[in-house]
Amino acid sequence: MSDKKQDGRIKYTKMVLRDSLIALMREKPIAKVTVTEICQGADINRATFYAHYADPFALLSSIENEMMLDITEKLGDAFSLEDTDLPAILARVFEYIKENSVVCSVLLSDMSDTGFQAQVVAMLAKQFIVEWTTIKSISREDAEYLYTYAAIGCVGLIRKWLTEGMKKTPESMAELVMKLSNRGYSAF
Amino acid sequence: MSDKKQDGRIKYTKMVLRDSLIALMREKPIAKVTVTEICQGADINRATFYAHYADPFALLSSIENEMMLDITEKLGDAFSLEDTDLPAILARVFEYIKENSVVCSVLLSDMSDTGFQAQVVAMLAKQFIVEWTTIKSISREDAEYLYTYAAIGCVGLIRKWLTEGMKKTPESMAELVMKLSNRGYSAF
DNA sequence: CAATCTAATCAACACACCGTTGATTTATTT
DNA sequence: AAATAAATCAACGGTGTGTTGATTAGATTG
Repeated sequence: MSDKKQDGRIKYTKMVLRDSLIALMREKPIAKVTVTEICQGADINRATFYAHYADPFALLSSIENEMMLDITEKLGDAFSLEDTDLPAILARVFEYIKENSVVCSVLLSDMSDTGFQAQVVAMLAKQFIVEWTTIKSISREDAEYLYTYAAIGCVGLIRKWLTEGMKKTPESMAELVMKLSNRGYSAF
Repeated sequence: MSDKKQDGRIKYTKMVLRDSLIALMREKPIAKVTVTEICQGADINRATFYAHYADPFALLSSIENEMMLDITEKLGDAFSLEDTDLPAILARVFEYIKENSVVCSVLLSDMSDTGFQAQVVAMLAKQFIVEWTTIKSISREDAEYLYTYAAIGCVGLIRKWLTEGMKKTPESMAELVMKLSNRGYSAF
């Protein structure tokens, strides 16, 4: 049981480093954030940073991966329901993002890299594939473009939603995505 | 007339710096590219670089802006046609990107920042707005999400198209975008 | 052509951040 | 209380930065 519960000191160190980086990335892009800065903000020795991460990008990656783990974990319930209800899943995703809006805003902003965005797209694409299953009249090639279009468009809406202060409810956003992906412009 | 025709030396310098950066960005993200590297690849003195650009990001920005100027210029014809034919415009955009696929691949890849992508999205969104004009039954808020979704999804398809070696023709890509944006999944 | 700009080169500078090391202090576990 | 593991600290050589002033090479004009 020695590795299951990480040393409290490690947890603390990782937490403050994480918070410090997120705070910095509200002001400047990851590319211009230095290890020195992160450590100053976290009040952590620079050598300690290197004991855990190779560089700021590695720290960012670990934040992204943690979020993805967390979100797929919390979506596990939705998945296990035999009727995989795409609108419901989307609403859950939007809810999760709203609950973690500070971090998600940063991870999906221009200050970040494309890692988190790509992961969310991949996750959503899977859901669209499940929902739409294969149709005869569509080639595999077209199908891939179809999933891609829907998933990327969806993440685009998430970004717009976040930057505008999440005025619409998660449910109405999920509904909007369903309308757009299913029927596009003709839905209006 | 002294500033209209730039000194040939300046043109040369900017060209080789540009080419060097693009070459480097096929291997590594802009964030990890150094001024020193760019200058080595271009066989240009480092001081000369700083005479023109503040840092590699500034150089990248100028490349992005040049491309956008060029593309909107060449699309000028399509715009001036009174009947703004969205499928035709899209096909022109796809054609342009194919002609400049090396640079566009880089500017739209994960190695780049989001600047070029954002500019293309903005340009396309405008076109969708022109095409769709205002409908009564849709709120201004929903309309913005609609344009955003279509434009971002479109750029997503461009990226996928590029990474897969542009097997489909520009025309068929334009058609695909029209189908997806107008009728979504139900178009298939 | 010669004189005059103007751009590019070169060497050198102080500076900041990097990534690592070895020794020390502090916290956690047994 | 002893053993283990993490964080701290100071210091290191190394690399890239951004700027400067002097020099060389190219472009432009009379």
